[in-house]
Amino acid sequence: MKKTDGILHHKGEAHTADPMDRKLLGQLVGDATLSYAELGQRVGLSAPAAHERVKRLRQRGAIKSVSTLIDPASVEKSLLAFVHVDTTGWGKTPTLLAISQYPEVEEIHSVAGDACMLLKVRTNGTQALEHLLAQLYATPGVKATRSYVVLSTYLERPVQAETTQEWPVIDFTRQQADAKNLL
Amino acid sequence: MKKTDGILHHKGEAHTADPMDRKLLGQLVGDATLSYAELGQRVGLSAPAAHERVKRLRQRGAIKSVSTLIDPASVEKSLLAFVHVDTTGWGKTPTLLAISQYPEVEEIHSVAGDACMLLKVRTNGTQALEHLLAQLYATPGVKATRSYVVLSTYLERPVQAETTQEWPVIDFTRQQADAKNLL
DNA sequence: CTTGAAAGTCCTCATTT
DNA sequence: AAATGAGGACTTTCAAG
Repeated sequence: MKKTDGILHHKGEAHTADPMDRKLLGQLVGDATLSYAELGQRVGLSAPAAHERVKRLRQRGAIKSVSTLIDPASVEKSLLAFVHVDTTGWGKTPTLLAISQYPEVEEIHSVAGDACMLLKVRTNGTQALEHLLAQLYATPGVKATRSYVVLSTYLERPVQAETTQEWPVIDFTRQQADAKNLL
Repeated sequence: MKKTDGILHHKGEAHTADPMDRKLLGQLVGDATLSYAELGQRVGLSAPAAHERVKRLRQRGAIKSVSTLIDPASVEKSLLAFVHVDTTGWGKTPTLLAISQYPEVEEIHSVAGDACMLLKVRTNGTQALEHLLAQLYATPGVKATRSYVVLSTYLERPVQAETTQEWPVIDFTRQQADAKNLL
């Protein structure tokens, strides 16, 4: 091993992708069917080089899976809802996690705020949602739920590789000046 | 054009996938890198037959895209949050939709309930979230926001092809009987 | 990391049931 | 609508610079 050739010299810390890796990930998130030839061309790399980097990204776990994104309507899941779940005690309840068995449940998070758990569920109509809620209420420790039914979705996409680098710098000095002027 | 080769002969109605299509979609959601040979084998079809059906699923729009799912940590998006946005008037505000420009914003829905809009955002830390919220507040018509910061994620997956067929039948008769016994 | 080439696999077509 | 079999295109992957 002559040079530092870049695999886990950083003692177990979570690897963050370098700029070239991000370009690769960005392309692959947009279209995972790209050949390594075209992928490499888009980011300015040869096919073997692109392949090598992608292979490493897979090994590191940066690439979790390659999935087909389907239209919910085609599988009769017209109703999308976010469900806030209040639990007694601490929501570590493994019983609650059992609802991940239902393919209608897409996300389960524990959140800070006035809800303990947050679920994203997609069902075939309101009746199926009701049954899901019934399951929740039947779960020990579930105190209450609040459902937010989605009327229309304007954007829904997987985790993007891009990051906003330069957030607008808020000029507090100026704002304070403005505030003084308002007094 | 000899035969009906399958583009929109069904007058615009929303196609729902038949059982075989659902099996195909189920496999492809789990792993989009399957060859048609293996895909067909898993669902009990030959490779060309599988290909034919998948091609039709693409044409119908049942398959929206094939995407690489990446680990948020690898691209420095450690913070996940759901943001409820209250808007004055009706939240049709195209101005609000402009925030879809930020790759940190993954979902935008209009919802029923006490929030008008619901956002799913994934940022690099709290400061980036703050900047995003600042953008929201700078948007005309945005009255208030409530953020639910995710502490840990137990489940997060794309739209599943499977549907729970037989929801537990709630025996209200029995429950009413039980209720009477409790009186 | 790039170029070039070989090996392997997959897609796709036509034919048949 | 689906299965079989063969042709051809493509990709992956190795080697060398």
